[in-house]
Amino acid sequence: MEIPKAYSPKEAEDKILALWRKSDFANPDTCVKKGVTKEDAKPFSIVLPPPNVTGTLHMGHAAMLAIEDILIRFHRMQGYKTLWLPGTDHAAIATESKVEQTLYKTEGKTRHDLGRPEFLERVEQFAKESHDAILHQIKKMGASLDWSREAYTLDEERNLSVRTAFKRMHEGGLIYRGNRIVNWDPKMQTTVSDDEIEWKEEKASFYYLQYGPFVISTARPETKFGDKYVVMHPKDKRYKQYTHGQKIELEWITGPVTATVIKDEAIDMEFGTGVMTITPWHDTTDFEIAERHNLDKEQIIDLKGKLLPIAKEFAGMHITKARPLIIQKLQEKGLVKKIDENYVHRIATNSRGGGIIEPQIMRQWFVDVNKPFTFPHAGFKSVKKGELISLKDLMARVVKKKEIEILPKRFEKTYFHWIDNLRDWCISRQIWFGHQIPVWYRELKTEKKIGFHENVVPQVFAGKTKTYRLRDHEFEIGDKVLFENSQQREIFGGGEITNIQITTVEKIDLKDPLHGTTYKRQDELIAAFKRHYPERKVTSKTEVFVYTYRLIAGKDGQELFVGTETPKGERWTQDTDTLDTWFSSGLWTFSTLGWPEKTKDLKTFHPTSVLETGYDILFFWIARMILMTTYLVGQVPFKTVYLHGLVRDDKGRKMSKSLGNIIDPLDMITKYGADATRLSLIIGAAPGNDIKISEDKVRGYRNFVNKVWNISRFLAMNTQDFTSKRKPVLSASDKKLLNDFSKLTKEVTKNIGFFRLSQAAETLYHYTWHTFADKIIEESKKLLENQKTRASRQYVLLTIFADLLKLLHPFVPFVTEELYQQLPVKNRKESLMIEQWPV
RNA sequence: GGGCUCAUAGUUCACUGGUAGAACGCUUCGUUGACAUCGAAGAGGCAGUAGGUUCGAUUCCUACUGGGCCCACCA
Repeated sequence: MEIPKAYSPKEAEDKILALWRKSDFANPDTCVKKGVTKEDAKPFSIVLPPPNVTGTLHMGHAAMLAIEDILIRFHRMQGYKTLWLPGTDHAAIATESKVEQTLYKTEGKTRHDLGRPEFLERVEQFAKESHDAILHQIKKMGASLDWSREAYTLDEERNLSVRTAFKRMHEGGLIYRGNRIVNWDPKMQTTVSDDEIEWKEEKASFYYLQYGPFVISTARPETKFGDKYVVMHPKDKRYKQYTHGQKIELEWITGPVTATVIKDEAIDMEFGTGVMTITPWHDTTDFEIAERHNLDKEQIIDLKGKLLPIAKEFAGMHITKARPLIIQKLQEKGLVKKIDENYVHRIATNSRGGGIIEPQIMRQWFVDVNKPFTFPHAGFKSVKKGELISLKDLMARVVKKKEIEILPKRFEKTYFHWIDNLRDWCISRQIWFGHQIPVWYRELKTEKKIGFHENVVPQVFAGKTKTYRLRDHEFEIGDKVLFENSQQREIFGGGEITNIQITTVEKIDLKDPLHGTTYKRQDELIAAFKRHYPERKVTSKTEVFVYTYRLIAGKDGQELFVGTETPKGERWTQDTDTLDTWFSSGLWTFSTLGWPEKTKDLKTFHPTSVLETGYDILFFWIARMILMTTYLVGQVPFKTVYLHGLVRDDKGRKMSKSLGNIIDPLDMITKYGADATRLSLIIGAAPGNDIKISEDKVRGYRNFVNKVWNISRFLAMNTQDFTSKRKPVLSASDKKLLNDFSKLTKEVTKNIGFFRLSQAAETLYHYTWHTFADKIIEESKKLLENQKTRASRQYVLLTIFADLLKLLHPFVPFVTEELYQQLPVKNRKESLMIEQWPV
């Protein structure tokens, strides 16, 4: 048979893809069934970071697919029970935003014009088409994923996982509904998480305003209407004549106000005049100051960005329009002291295609990351069952104790730093596309009390009187106490508690939630308590009470139900909000394996072996997976995190439409083949470092692939007469070649094992081209002419090449498979991908 | 403001406590039977600057300079 002079990836790749699809060795069950993998083989599993259904495959995806496929093929060939599980992400806010934009452009309609059901239908339609396109692209890369297990964050099974997760975290008191300051996007009309905010710098005017005896400064005068607190640092000598709580009458934007002096250490004395007024409703720092001092909070701007009646004559105006008018008025009143025109203002924008963020205090659902809870799972290395720990500490601990290894190591620092700054995670969104929050409400018709939520929380009260104080509230044992929502949260760490029953320790089971131990005596409990709350003063006279609290009804006289299915009974309506897309992504390693069912897959493949992704989603995704998985499953989601860099153009710039420097992986595959595309993303890429890529680079590796092809061609032409029946007597130099190759094998194996894929690929590249082709084959030309040395040399060439194909296979699966199928080896298997890795 | 990271050949990047490596590019020559998607030979680096540790530093440490990235509530 005539072998073409050059390798043609186009023809070969489709043929090989068909072969792989048919043989189905990406499915570990098939491998076991066909005797490729032992039933009790060690598992090796990776879940594919699910690409967004909105997108098309870009070079970043291609790099991810190449890296993971190498790891997967390598382990499969080594005999592991190997699973690489594919799926896609609905990417709630990004997808919805995209569809909304298209809808507006083509039909001039908003989602509200269509209504929820019809709008969602459109989104699903779009997602479906996009999904098919991206799947096609993934397959083209040669990714040996097990498509029989494909998952989608929004399919029925994942939906159940999400609802179950929500329910369990709520039961555990780690999900609560509360009024807190959140990032509100007035354009998309939804909240946005802290991590999805993109800060942009903008030149703005900076105003110095006379506020009674003080000069305050602001870039946002439109928020200043409600300012009735003036804050300064307690140690600021310039203002020592003012005392905390002092009232000052002054003239302000729309008339006289009474200002109250507040001393707080959050103030930077160096900045401006060292005095500021606060707007707790629309600024995070201000909110926290107000919380500390129990100050009033007042909304100034509505959810559409318009001023509320508090702004008097400016009410109803959009803030951007009102700003110059407010300044004009202040100028007329002589309250503007100075305007700095060169101020650089940092504005928060919604990175998922939304508008400028306006902080608002809103009632939303949150994950409580600080509340200590009793760890419910046994068999976990770094946390004991019954141990009291917060989600935040849990996340830090599993990495600190090396249950999860992050590569490259430097990202561990970044990870810890992020955790230190972590606040409660707002998980509710007001968009429509996503998992609707599994909470149902209904009005209470009677005062019927419904048990909903029980928990046990230890609390220390000093003193012996029968009345106890909690914050500003007094109550006695057995009292039913109604708390303001924002206050009780700190004490109980979540939930919507309207009714509290206090019981002394003697009256209930003395189960110490600190350690899950039951204490018979109060002093034992106190001792345990002291260990966990060293900052609280506990003396021998302190009484420790454990009280139970029970939610009788939701706050607004509503009954509330949290569960995986619509509750029985009438008049229930489901919460209209949807969950942050990362909530479902956080479950990905186990929701894809069938959780909450106790499936065989879950048992076999979880924790997964490696999580491989770009470092840009360390916080969004990896951190959240660790949070959700440790709590819900009691396992780490993965043992190793391998982070690759971002793919950039040859000048190191991000690829973007506006720069016109996007290299489409599919184009590269069409032009140079998938193998070359893969290699170009592997070689020269150190873990965690950005990868620069250019068409030239891909072209270079196409040449390499062709080189491999021609080596095989040479062998085919020169070994036709070789009979593999008997091993010939080998010359010393031939033995040495085999020995050298064995060293190479060890080196490559070691490097892949340590995730040094670039190193492994380079070594192979170099050996294949400059040793095997340039040296060994060149010298073989003579040896093959000599009948004395011919057989030995043929044997050596074929033996090395057969194994070389195996070593190369994870990196360049197509050409190696194609050549393997042509190779005259004995016992050829159905596919190279199930050949045994050389040792 | 805090943190991380990079600086090595024209370019992109590795390895390494012992007087520097690869790929691409470049130069010259060669090659019509494995491959021009090729081969051989070659040019090209005071390893950002200044110190320190060391018998010895490109490698370890410190400072500086200049890039890049991430985080942060300076109103």
